[in-house]
Amino acid sequence: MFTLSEENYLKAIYHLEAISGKGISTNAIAKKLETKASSVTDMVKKLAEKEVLVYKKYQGVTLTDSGKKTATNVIRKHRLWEVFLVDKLNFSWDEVHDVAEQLEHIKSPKLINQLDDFLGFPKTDPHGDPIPDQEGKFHTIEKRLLSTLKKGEFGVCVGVNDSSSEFLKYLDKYKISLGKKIKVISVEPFDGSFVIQVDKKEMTISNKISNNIYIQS
Amino acid sequence: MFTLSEENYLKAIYHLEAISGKGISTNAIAKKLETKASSVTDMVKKLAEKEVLVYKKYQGVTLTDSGKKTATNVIRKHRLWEVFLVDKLNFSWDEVHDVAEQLEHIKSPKLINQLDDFLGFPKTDPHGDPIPDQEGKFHTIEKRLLSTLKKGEFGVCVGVNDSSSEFLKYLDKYKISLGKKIKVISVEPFDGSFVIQVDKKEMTISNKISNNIYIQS
DNA sequence: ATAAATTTTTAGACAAGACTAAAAATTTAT
DNA sequence: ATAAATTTTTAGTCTTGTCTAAAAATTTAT
Repeated sequence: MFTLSEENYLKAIYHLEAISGKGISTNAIAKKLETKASSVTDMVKKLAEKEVLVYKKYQGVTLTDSGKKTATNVIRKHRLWEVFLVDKLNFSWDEVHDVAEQLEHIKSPKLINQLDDFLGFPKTDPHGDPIPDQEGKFHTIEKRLLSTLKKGEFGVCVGVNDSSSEFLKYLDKYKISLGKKIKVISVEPFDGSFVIQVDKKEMTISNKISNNIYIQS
Repeated sequence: MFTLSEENYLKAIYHLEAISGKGISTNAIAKKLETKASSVTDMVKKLAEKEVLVYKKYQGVTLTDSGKKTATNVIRKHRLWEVFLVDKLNFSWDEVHDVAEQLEHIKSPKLINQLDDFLGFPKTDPHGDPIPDQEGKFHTIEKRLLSTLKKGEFGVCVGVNDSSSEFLKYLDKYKISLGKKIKVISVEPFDGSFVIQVDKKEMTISNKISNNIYIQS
């Protein structure tokens, strides 16, 4: 069994591996967890003892299969709780993160499976991120960034890349939410901004915004 | 804000005060929390600093209003989660305690109020214990042992402490069942036995019996 | 290739919360 | 009232997870 801290380390390393692929540096982990590299070294040694990751001095860490399974299990819990908060308790999608961050550490296999059932076995969380199954397998979705669309193409919003509350509030303000159909009217070559159509209304979004919205065609 | 440990101490002391009334000894707390009296002394000093309880060496502790409020808030959360587990996730009433013990420490005022709403503002948990409001007020009277009643007082039988078949047969024999009104006619100081009135008939019960019947006034 | 800058690890310390063993205070028994 | 038993506190230690400061290894720049 893992402590709250250990679970957070495993989750952070899992997310970092998903991006960079290579061995994850103690510094990268420290930044992600807002702690110090020296603390990371200590924890990483402990986790290596437990065989959830491989650690070689000065060369970063890599999760073992056992470590990945533990990490995806925490992610599964986090995302299921997010669905619960939004679907059942009327939280908005920018309010759920901190609470889910606590709930993901509750230990009870029965609880999480019953919750999954109660929620109707959702495939994605309120941000469009996929929910892994008990084995840690992701039902992969071919989502793309809105910015990859060309003039005249369209897609359905299925998630976001940045889940900061500022960004989510921006989306709320402009009524862009999961399931909304987004059509690209034109792309400005100079700054990469997009003119898009949502709910029959046209609006302009910056390149940065288009790089943080996932769509599926 | 309180740590998980601090919350557990406050909750334990609250429950002990509800029974004994007087200042609670470190030993009693230690037994309840399955820890050592020396650990309790340490924690109690810390909690006294935070002004949630009053502590005088060798004389036990008493919760302040602030301490009581914190304790009842944890109890509120515990009982609401129990209702959730039984009503929504199909747990049976004897499976919920350990999970609720974890969930009660989740910090989010919004979460607990939305949950209360979602559950339809239940008044009691699956064991029949009352759920306090945000202010820590109990709207129903908490169940007490019959032995806590004084001469002339009365209550309605709402449960048992011992559910052995011997005890339940005893109750059957003397026609004491859930919902029966029990009035205390007198208490014998020598052995703590009670003369009670049930269905207009008087009878004598031992102290042991009176310690295993729950009543509510 | 060597110096400078950066990253990572080690060493030592600290806070929270618990424990053991022993001392001090209190209660019970003779 | 004094001794014995019990309860409570103190003192010192341990573990977990963190930190700072300094040393060691690695990478970058001249």
